[in-house]
Amino acid sequence: MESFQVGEFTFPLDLSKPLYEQVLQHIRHAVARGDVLLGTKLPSVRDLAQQLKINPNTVMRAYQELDRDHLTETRRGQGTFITSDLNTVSQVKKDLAFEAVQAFVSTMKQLGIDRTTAQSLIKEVEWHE
Amino acid sequence: MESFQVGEFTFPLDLSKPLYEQVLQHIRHAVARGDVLLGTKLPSVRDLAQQLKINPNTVMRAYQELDRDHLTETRRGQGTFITSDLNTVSQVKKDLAFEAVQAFVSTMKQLGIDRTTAQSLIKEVEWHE
DNA sequence: TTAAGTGTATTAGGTGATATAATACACTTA
DNA sequence: TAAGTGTATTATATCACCTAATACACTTAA
Repeated sequence: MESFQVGEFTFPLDLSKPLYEQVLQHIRHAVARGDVLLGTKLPSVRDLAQQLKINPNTVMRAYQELDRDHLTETRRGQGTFITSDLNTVSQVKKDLAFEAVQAFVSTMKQLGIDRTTAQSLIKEVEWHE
Repeated sequence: MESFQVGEFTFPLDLSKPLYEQVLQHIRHAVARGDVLLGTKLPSVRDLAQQLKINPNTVMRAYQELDRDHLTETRRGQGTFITSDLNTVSQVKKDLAFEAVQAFVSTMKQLGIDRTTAQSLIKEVEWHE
């Protein structure tokens, strides 16, 4: 699991998942968490690709998906910027959280574990933030 | 999402994930949930393949992985049987649950959501069992 | 006007996971 | 012996992902 420091971002990349998805998810989560100032300019496609030692097309794919979610805004010739709309950010955060909860609950049900037990399982986990 | 009824099992299969993984997971969860009698004989490789309209090799791959987890026991010339060891079953169930909890907590942390909030999100979800 | 830095598009190729197909072999049971 | 099991092998096809190389369009600042 190689890790890359790029500006304020730390990208842990491995081969267990698609690279574009990891880049995408890392930026998305950083924004949702509020770790990035709204309006911030992301590294250029070529720049990030070079630093992560991956292909520019792969970075572009991640950026385009961020754009589709309106989490970023791309200005041709200028770069790709984090949205300045706080509502969008908090909505995305809600969506991601909801998605995760759904997946978790679904698995618990498949295993025949009830809500109360699931809750207590979570209590047993260390939760350093 | 096509669904196949095979004996006591209902297999919902789609193309979003590998077929062998879906077969594997479905049986694993059914056993963990206690839906299947211990010692039960699974459908033969050829039989299940035909009913699910997939290749025998794909079914075999699923069965072999179940064997590796000791959730099933294969007797050459006889078939593949659910283990009769209750301890193994409950251990697998614990492992799967733990895995799911870890994934959930990890995502929540990545999103900057604290334990209390996460717990309350789960409370908001319908939980028919 | 020009040069450098941006995103974007296109075409080509490589790799690995997944699934299929066809066939053969080995074991168990009736 | 025959039918039903798991197992192994080889070949083929497809798809997602990634890379490579190149060209184009736009923006900004020198």
